Amino acid sequence: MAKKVKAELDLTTEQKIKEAASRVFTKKGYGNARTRDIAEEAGINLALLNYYFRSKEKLFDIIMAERIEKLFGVLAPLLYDEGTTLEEKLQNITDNYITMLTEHPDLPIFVLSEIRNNPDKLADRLQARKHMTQSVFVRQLMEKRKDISPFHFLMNLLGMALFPFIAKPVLQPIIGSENNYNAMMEQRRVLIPKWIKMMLEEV
Amino acid sequence: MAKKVKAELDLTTEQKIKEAASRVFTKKGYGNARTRDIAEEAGINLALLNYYFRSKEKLFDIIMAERIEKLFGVLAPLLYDEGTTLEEKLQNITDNYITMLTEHPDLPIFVLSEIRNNPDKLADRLQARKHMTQSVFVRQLMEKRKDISPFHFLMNLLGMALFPFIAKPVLQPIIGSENNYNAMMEQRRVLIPKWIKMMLEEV
DNA sequence: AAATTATTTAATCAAATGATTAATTATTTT
DNA sequence: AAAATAATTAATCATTTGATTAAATAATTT
Repeated sequence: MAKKVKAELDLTTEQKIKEAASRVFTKKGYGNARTRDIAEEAGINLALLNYYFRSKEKLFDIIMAERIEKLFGVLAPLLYDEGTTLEEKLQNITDNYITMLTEHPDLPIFVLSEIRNNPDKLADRLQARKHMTQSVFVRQLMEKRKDISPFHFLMNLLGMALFPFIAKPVLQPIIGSENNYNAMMEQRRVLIPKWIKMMLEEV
Repeated sequence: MAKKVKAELDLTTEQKIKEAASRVFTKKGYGNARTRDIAEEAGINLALLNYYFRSKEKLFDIIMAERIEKLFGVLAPLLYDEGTTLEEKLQNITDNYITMLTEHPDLPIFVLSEIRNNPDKLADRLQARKHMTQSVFVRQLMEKRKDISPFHFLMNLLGMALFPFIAKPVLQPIIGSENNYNAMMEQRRVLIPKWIKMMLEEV
């Protein structure tokens, strides 16, 4: 294997293809993405894509694994932290989730629509079962509020954080500039943990 | 135009194609749907699809308009009802939204991912601007809680109602049977309006 | 430097796919 | 019933698209 000696800043061909594939797949989805789009985006010959990754599907599988890791990788450790209180976790999870979504706003719709196309293949990868049944966070939720399933609060937290991002193409033009929208997300960083705390109090 | 005289229960060919197209497009998305899939699903010859609708894209546009109407048609009138209080609206909106989503669980991801593929063409259709700026509901939210943008509460309501449905492929296997999942949604019908009410109270 | 191996390209293939055509059957109008 | 119009079908076309091939170039090893 003859690894090219490239200038530090240059990416290897393999990396260029992966990054182009990540952009194109995320933006258009598997079915709407053309291998020619990816090759052009990467600035390489189409045949190279197959030379390095054998097929569109194999390339996609690699990209998808990385994107899912991006979507949940930051979150998972927070859920299992024994050293933080429930309140701290609410703040940390909200914070990290909104940060990640701000950096990768098109990730949720991409992952969700690919799961729709291939539930069996992808749904497992998220390890949602483990997080739901074994995480410290869920345990703490149950201790705090015994009469309501912790799933509800988890859904609320994720739903409130996620919604503005998946609805962004619809809402952004109404709310105004990109900056305006981001300002609203900054408010939600503070508000969402407060709201969840309110829900957790007995009535 | 010679409309066929069919038995009452039979659908016209045009209707059969539309219903098949609705199923196939919603399940797979525009890019992954094949006109042959639609023809087979409708039990008709492929050429008939073009005979009635000229092209895949024109057929899609018709289906999409109907699906968007389904997604927001029930909601819009509730937002403008002068005869209900804010509390009643919270209950009505949640109730109707969850009912609609239960009947059409794959609708949100379909609409959102098509908007991603074609924001300019689709985002306007939802008339979100009008609902956000002129609805009685938003006005009532502003009167109740002057220090927080009504957008936040709208996002929270929709996010909390929507999330369980878009995450269903991931969460359903964990929570258990379809019945279990539906039971949880029934709980949320009652809980979500309560939670929003709590958020609306001054701290 | 020669030989070997790795990388890259242009050209091409084969299958999939949206769309059309020309002929056939069914329905409606005259 | 004959003529005209509408609906339906099988066959086919033209493009698109994922993938391959054979040849050329670049890098590495001997």
